[in-house]
Amino acid sequence: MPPRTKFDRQSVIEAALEIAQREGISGITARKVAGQLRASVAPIYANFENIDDLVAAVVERVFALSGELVARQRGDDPLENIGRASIAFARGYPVLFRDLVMRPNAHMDSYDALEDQLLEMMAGDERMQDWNRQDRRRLLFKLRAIHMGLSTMTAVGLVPSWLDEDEVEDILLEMGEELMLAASVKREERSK
Amino acid sequence: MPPRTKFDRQSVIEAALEIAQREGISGITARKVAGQLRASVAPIYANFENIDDLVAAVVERVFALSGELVARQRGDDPLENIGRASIAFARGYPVLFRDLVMRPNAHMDSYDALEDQLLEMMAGDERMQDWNRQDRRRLLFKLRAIHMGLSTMTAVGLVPSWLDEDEVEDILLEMGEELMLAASVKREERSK
DNA sequence: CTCCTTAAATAACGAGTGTTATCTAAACTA
DNA sequence: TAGTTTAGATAACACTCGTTATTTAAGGAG
Repeated sequence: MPPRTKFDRQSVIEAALEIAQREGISGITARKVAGQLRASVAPIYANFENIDDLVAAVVERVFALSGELVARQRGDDPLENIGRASIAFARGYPVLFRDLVMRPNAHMDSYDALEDQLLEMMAGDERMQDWNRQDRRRLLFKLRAIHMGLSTMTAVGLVPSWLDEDEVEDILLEMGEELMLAASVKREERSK
Repeated sequence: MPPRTKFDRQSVIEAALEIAQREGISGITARKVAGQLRASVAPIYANFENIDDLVAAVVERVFALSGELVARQRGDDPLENIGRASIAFARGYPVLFRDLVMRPNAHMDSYDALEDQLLEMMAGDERMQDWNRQDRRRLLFKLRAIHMGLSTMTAVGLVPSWLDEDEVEDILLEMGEELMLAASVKREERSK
């Protein structure tokens, strides 16, 4: 029988994730992961085909973390939950946020399906009863831009010192409501 | 006398910039720059102390390009000009935008001085006559978040196909105006 | 106790990195 | 024309990278 296994797939992923959080995805190298594990590179190649394979597993893990952050939100509004989770992710994993969110990647394609769901949901909102689909889509894009902007500024450290961490999320909601308010005012103007 | 100089400081910077536009700042290597120049690595080390020195010069050049983009805007409103230039930069140099803007860097510190100027300018706006400095600062932050969000989405390729390039800039202005509108409506409500 | 299996360690490979000592030859002066 | 200066080319160095052939030794089976 062989000696007992000390390093399984999961422990290698965790070690690589540690490095990715500090140095970014491209900071993952066989020797650095081995060092983090306090082992040689052997356990890495025992559990993964090659380094790209490990990196893919780490990326998958990160998106799972991000998904957990969304699921953990307890608000009624899915849009609000996504926005809050996004900012929380940017705050907790700024390096990974830059590496994965601010970069064209396959996971973003799945947004198209999500967009349809969100548009359906918006159609049910009483404040948007008489809006057409194009109006809702345009608002959704604006909301997305806001949440991307606040998340990015959070990840990059551009949130000014006079703003508390939690206040950033307040501003996210505040801006969303202000856009809704402006839209309804404009509608009234137009129907006059 | 020596043979005539074929590669000056500027030509090396331009070659490195070409590579940075395609592969990002970290794509700049001595041999790749030499290949772009159709030369050896010698001219690089004749003009620069080391590679970091060259990279610093390239970064400086990129921020100069970004500054030119702002200066080229012909609108009355400085905020609008900055926003439009930022989106134009994100569209023209998406890789560099990710490498330099979406990353903590020294150039961002100079924003503090700019912020003061912008707040002064906003104080002159008739629509904000009765606002206090904190109100203006909060609005400025929101406008900045919007412009960061739209620029980021542009650089990352998250602008949906139903939105024209120019329309992104339209939305930038539209959102700014909607925030102003909402703010004035809220003020009226409060003073009632 | 001996032997077998195999997880982990080691060390080497080729490729790519920054950097530099050395060489080549261009383009002037005398 | 011969000599001098020096820009640019070349090739080597030490390093890191991914990857793998080989070795070591743990931990049970007989």
